[in-house]
Amino acid sequence: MTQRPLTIGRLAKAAEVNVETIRYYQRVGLIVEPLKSLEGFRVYSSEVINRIRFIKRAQKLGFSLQDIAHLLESGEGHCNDVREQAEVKLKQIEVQIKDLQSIRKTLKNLISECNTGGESECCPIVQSLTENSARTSTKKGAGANRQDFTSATKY
Amino acid sequence: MTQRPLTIGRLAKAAEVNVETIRYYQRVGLIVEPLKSLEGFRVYSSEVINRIRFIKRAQKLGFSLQDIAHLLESGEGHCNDVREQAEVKLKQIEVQIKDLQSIRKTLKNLISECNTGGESECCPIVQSLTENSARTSTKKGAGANRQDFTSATKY
DNA sequence: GCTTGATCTGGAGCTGGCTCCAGGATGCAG
DNA sequence: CTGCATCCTGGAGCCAGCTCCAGATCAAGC
Repeated sequence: MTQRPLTIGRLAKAAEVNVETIRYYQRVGLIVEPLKSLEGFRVYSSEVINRIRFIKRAQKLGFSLQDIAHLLESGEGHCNDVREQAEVKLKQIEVQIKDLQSIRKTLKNLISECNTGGESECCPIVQSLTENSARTSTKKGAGANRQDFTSATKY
Repeated sequence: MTQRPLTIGRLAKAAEVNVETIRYYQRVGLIVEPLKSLEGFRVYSSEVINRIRFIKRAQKLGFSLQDIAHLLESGEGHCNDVREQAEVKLKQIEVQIKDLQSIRKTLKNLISECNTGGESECCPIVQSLTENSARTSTKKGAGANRQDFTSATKY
């Protein structure tokens, strides 16, 4: 059976991405542009399928396309480089988790205040957001996570 | 002491944001454009300072500007609406935390495989990202196949 | 009076990761 | 042969949330 040439459309289907995504990856250098057929169509090696899948999986782990470009470079070099990048990413993820946990705590406190606040016309959430010093809780020990909390935001 | 009019620059300082941010908030309707002085300068009410701080604090809790527009509307209405929005956001945050925790787990496993993998030329992280079925955790099978490795990194 | 700095309008540019479009050439099925 | 799908190039648009710019006007300090 003669295989049909792996054109961009078929590649896209095989790798489960949009054709435009492939073109985009070419533009930014994540995929090398292949030779063209006589008719001017790009014909891909089937290994590109794996490369695209690699990219997509790495994205799911929180790597940016730039990160991934480095990963792919390192992949040709030594394991240590890759592991190092993974460790950096792991640390970033852990910071994100902490920030979000702190946000969650604040939101929970605000919501519970709201529930217990009776029928006051003055919403404790709105109040808290308006006040000069943001409180994270009315229960004691609220100040502890204030720093993590601010680190969640980029001005 | 006669107060100088609260122009956009002084407002920006007071609220600790960029002048352009205020203009932007006006453009998208988060801040109502105030009347202008005879010279054509906008003069703000000091309450706008609180409004901007509100916005900034809500952003730190993960609300988008659109969310915040709703919050500000609701704030003028009833507490229940605000609490509901906070609860929705809380759920979103919790999903994000779970996702990140799962990513963290995967990364940790990959890194530890890498550490125990000895001096294999074949990086288990790269392999794992290349394989057809993404594994999220496993200790065995970190050895095999050089083909996947090259197929992701070559093209 | 001159200089510096703040303000105005409006529009463009930035980041990341796509996604879409126009207009033309080609491949394939009926 | 016709018609539609697919391909090409190149450039624009989209999201959010700003940020910056040009060129004009105006205010405040020395």
